[in-house]
Amino acid sequence: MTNSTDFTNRELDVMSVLWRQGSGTVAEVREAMDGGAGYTTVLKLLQILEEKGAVRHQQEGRAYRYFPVADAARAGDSALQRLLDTVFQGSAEMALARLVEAAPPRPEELDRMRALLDELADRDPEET
Amino acid sequence: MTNSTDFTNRELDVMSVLWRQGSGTVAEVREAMDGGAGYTTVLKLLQILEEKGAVRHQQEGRAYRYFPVADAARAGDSALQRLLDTVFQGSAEMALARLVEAAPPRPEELDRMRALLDELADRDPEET
DNA sequence: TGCGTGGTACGAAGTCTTTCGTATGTTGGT
DNA sequence: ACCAACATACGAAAGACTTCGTACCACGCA
Repeated sequence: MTNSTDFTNRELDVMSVLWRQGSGTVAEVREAMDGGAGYTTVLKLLQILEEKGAVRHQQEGRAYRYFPVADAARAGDSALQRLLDTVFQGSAEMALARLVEAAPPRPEELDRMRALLDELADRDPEET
Repeated sequence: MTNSTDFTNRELDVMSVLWRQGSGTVAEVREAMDGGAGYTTVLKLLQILEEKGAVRHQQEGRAYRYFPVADAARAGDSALQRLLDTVFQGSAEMALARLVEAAPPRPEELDRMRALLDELADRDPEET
C-alpha cells in the first residue's frame, strides 16, 4: 500500500484540524487540539505526516504553515470501508441506520440526504 | 472508560468473525481470518477480548467456543462518531455521500434506506 | 556581542498492539 | 502405561504509536 489514506488516531486528529481549517502552523494546530498535546508532539506528528505525503509545508515568517495534501473524502472511504466490512457486515443500510442515530441530521440536511438517495435511485436502474 | 466498544484493528477482525458467525472456536475464527494468523495469536486475542468483557466462552468438547458479548451496532457507533468528527466534519450528509459510493447498495437496499430516511423525516419535525 | 524568544530537528523513552514460543493439560488409542 | 494429537495458559519479544527532552538555529534588541 502506497496509499496515503491510512491514518493513526493521533494523525487523524491533526489531519482533521487541517481539513477543517484549510491549513495551520504548529501552534495553530496545537491550539485547535485543545492544547492537550505538547508543542513538539504536534510538530512531530506533522513531520511524520509530511513524510507520508499527507501534508506539505510552506515557510511563513520563521515558522512553517502546513497544508493537507491527502483529501478527507478519500481518507474517509477506506475507514468507512473497513467499518462496513467489520461491524456492519457490508450493509450500507445498517450503517445508515446507525449513522442517523449517532448524529441526527437537521431537517435541511435530512432533505439533502433524501435527495441524494432519490437521485441515486433514479440513476441506478438504468445502468443495467 | 469502562466501555467495551473500543477495539484495536486486530481485535476488530476477531469480533467481526464472531458477529458474522454468531460464535466460533479458536480454529474456526482463525479459519475465517484466512489463516493469516497463528493459532496462539488468535487465542491470545480472544483471551484479551474476554478480559475486556467483549466475548465470553463456553466449553465445547475439549475446546472453547467463544461468543460475542459486545454488540456490533454499539461498537459501530463510536467508530462512526469519530469518523464523523474527524473526516466528515460532523456532516452526516457527507458521510452518506461517501458511504453509497464506497458500497453502492442494491436497489432493494436503497429502497429500504430511503424508507428509513422518509420515516425519520416524518417523525422529526413533530418533535420540536 | 550577548541574550531572550520563538521556532524546527532529532532521537529515544514509554506505552500499547500484535505475534508467537514454550509449557502444560487432557483425551483416545494401542 | 505410554504416546500422539490437540487444546489452553503464560510470558515475553517485536513492532507500531505517541510523547517529549534536548540540541540547535535565526532574529531582534540592549
